[in-house]
Amino acid sequence: MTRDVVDPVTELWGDDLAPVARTLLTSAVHCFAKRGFTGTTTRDVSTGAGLSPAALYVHFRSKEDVLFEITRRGHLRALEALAVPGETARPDGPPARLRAVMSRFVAWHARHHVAARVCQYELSALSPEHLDEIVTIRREFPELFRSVITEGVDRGEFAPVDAGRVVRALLSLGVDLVRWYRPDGPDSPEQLGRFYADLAVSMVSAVPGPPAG
Amino acid sequence: MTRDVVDPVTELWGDDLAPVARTLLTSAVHCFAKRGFTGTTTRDVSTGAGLSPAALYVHFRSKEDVLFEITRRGHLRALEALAVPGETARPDGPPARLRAVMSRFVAWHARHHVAARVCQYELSALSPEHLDEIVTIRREFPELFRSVITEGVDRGEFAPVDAGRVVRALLSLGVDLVRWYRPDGPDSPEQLGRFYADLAVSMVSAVPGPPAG
DNA sequence: CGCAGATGACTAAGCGCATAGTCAGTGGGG
DNA sequence: CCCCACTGACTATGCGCTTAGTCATCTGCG
Repeated sequence: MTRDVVDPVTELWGDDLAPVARTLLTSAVHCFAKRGFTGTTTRDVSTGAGLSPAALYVHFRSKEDVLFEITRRGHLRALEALAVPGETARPDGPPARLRAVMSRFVAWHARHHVAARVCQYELSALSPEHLDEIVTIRREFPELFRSVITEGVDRGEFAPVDAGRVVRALLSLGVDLVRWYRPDGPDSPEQLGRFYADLAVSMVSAVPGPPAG
Repeated sequence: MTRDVVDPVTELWGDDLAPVARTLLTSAVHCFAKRGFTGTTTRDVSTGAGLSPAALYVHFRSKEDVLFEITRRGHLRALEALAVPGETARPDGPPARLRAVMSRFVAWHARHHVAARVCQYELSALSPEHLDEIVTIRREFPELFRSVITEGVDRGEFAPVDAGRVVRALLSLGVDLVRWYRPDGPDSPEQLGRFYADLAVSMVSAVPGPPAG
């Protein structure tokens, strides 16, 4: 259980990218996360990767293209983390599935909080076409949560909650931690995932006590 | 129940500011919310207020000073919204107080989602001294939630939850909605406040079912 | 009341600088 | 010896902020 010594950002890139391109993307993630897209210069990104300012344009068409590659690959990786292979059979019921999805969603965002910050907060800097492509990927996340919630409600295992609003709340919890999560804090990504999975279950359970005011 | 026709941003400024200064701040809020602090030019702010580029420097020392005034006044207004006058007596128990605090926190962030976006996402653009001042104000929010939660736990009216983690989750729910809330959506700020107050209560209630995995 | 002088909000113009992106050239591995 | 990833030097543009100056409105004195 030693704390990580490798940069989680480097785990996001695949073999299809040249090593130098991966270094540039990693540098860009850290720059964009710290100063934002518009607050980052192309020199920051290049020199952060140990290269000259012009080297960025060998591998990417523009600064915006760098952001697009980061957000595209980041979103796809996050989706992969939710749809773990060998789980297509859905052996468990809605409560277990809700726990699994929520804890994975939260743990991924905690582990990759730096890259996720870029993926969540810098979307408005994308070109309309690129933004469209990202939004299409993003639609999968509420869809996945919604299917779990509605199944649980339909089978009577969850209280008759408003699925749309609960899904938004669950996504909010996972997304917002990229704003405050720090790896040197008290919780590991997995611990935080388990805690938020508990919260998710309590949110779809019948509440004792007085009716809603 | 007609939808608002006035800009909620204009409600944030007091009489201590010259009318033109208020117009500039309002313009700046919209610019910063849309393009971020670094993505906004001083010209955007001034011309958005119907003034020449230099007019900004008649009322503010710098672009960063504009951001500071926005965040300072925004945070103070949000605090006011939680500590409503005439409630110092605390007549009700922890569940009612939790409902009241959470619903007000959420409703304020929904109504002022544009200004709140600036207050939440642009803090890193502040100077260290200004940031310090804002952070001092910000500490009040978790403090207020924490007192409600611990009182409820101590009196046995809430389940024995981890107050620190629950408080963070509650704040996350309120803060993150500034990222996605739109006034033309299905929920009014008050409706959303009531829904999230229900969620808050369910989060501090004992959960039936299997133990945490 | 009248009017010169002071006041201060606002503007036109622009300075110095940093930015994103370009391109001819270089040098080291295959 | 060629190729191409990479560099140094460059350009056009746009930035935050300053400066010098305009003008409507006050202030006080005769």
